[in-house]
Amino acid sequence: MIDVRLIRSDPDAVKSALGRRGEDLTPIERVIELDRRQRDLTRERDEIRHQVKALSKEVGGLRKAGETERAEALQAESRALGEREAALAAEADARAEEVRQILLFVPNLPSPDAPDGASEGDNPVLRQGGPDPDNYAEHQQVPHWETGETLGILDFERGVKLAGSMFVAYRGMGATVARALCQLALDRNADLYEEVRPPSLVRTEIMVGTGQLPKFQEDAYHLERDDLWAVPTAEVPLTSLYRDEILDEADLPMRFMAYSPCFRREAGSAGRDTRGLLRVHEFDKVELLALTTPVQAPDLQAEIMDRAEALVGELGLSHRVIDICTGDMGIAHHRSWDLEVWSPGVGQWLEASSVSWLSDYQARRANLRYRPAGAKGTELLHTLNGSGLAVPRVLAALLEVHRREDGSVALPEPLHPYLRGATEIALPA
RNA sequence: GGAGGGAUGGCAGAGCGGACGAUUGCGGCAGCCUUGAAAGCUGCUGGGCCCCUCGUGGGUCCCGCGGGUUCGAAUCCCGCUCCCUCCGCCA
Repeated sequence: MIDVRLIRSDPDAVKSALGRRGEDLTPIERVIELDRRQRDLTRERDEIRHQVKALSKEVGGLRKAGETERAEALQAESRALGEREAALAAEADARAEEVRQILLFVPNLPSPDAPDGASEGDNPVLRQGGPDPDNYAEHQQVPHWETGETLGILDFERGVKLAGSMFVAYRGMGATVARALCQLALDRNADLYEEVRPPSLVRTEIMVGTGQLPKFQEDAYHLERDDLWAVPTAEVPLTSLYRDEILDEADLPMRFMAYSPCFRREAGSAGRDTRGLLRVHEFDKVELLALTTPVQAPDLQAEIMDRAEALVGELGLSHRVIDICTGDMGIAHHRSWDLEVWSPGVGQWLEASSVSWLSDYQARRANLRYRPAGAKGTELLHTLNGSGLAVPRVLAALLEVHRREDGSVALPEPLHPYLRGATEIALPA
C-alpha cells in the first residue's frame, strides 16, 4: 500500500509516479476526497469524546458527594453527546474503510531509476553472460520436453493424469536433478542467508500483506474448508515472518532463504508458453529475501541478483539481466530486475528470477517496522526478494544446453555432489 | 474431534466499574558514583491516528479481535479467533 499521507501532502508527485506506470488516477482523486472527509469526522468525534470523558469524571465526583440530581442532569447531557459521537465514528470508519479498499488495488510508486516504458518490449537489457546464444549446435536446439520424455525424466502425460494440464511428474534423474538444484541453491547462499522452511499454506491476511490479494485472487489456489491459500512463492511467508513486530535497526538487514513448492493457477496466461516446463501450476523454488532499512535496500537488491546470476553462470547457462520498465512492473514493485536464461531448444529467453525492491509497500500492508537506532518512534521496513533458483525453467535450459549429440545430457559439475555419483542423464537402456 | 484453562506493555506479572495506557519486578537507555567495570542510587523507557501557536505542546484510540451494557469498561455481558493442558486419532 502506498502512503495516504504522501497522497495528502504531495498528490502531484504521487500522480506523476503512478502515471509512469500507466495507471488510471481517478482512484487517487477519490482517496483525497474521502481522506479529507474522514479526518474532519474523526476530529469532530475526538472533540465530542473529550467532552464525554470530562462529563463522566464529573458525574463520578458528584455521585460520591451524593449530589444525585446534578449527576443525573450531566448523565443526560452525556448520553446525547454519546449518540452524536457514535454516528460520527460510524461515518469516519466507513470512509477509512473505503480508502483502504481503494488503496489495496493501487500499485507501488516506481523508483525514479526504473526505466519508463509501456510493456515488456521496453525493458532494457542491463548485461549478458555465459555462452553466446547464437552459437548453440543443432543437437542443443532440441526442446527439453522432447529430451525429457526420451530420457524418461519428465512424465507430462502422467502429471496430467494426476492433477490436470500444467502439472508434471519428474522421474528418476529428473527428480534427482530438480532436488539437486534446490540443494545447490541453498548451499551457495547459506553463508549469509538463514534457511527457513515456512508453511506452504497461509492465512488470507498473509496473502493480503504481500500484495497477492485481493487483486490477484484468481491466480492463487485456495482451500475453502480451512480458508488457507497455497503460497505462490516463499516470498509470502518469509516477508510475513516478522509481521506486527518491531525490529531493532541493529538487526538489519535480515536475510532469509527458503525452499518451497510454489502454486500458481496462471489464470491470465492460458495457452501462452505452456509447453513442457515453461509454465506449470506447481514448481519448486529457492527464494532469497531481505528485510532492510530504506538506505540498505539498493545494495541488497544488487546482492540478491548477483547471487542468482552467479548460480546460473555456474550451471553453464547463457543469461542476461533486464531492467523492468514502469509499465511492466508487478503491483508491489518499486524497482525490479529479471534474470533470464536462454533456452536454445525453445529459442527464447526464459524468466528464471525476478529480483525486486518493494520499498515500504509490503511493509505497510504487513505492518513490518523497525526502531531506528537512537531515535524515537518506528519506521517501516523495506522488503526485497528474488528467486535464488526456480527449478523448471533452469532445468529446461539445462536439458537443452547440456544435451549431447547422442541425446544424453551432461550435468554441470556444481551439481555432482548431489547426484549420488551420477554426472549425466544417460539414455535409457 | 471431545473436555477444561487462558490471552494485559520487550519479558514476567498485578489490576476485575470511576483520574488505568495501566502497580511492581526484570530488561533497555541516560546520569551520579568509580582509574574502569560491577554493585548501589536517580531519572527515563509501548504503539496507531489527528490537530496546532511546532513546544520536554494538545486531543483521541489500543489491555487477543468484534459487538453490547453504562454518564463512565482492562474490569460486566455476547460472539469470534488464537494459545495451553488432558483424552481420542495420527505421519
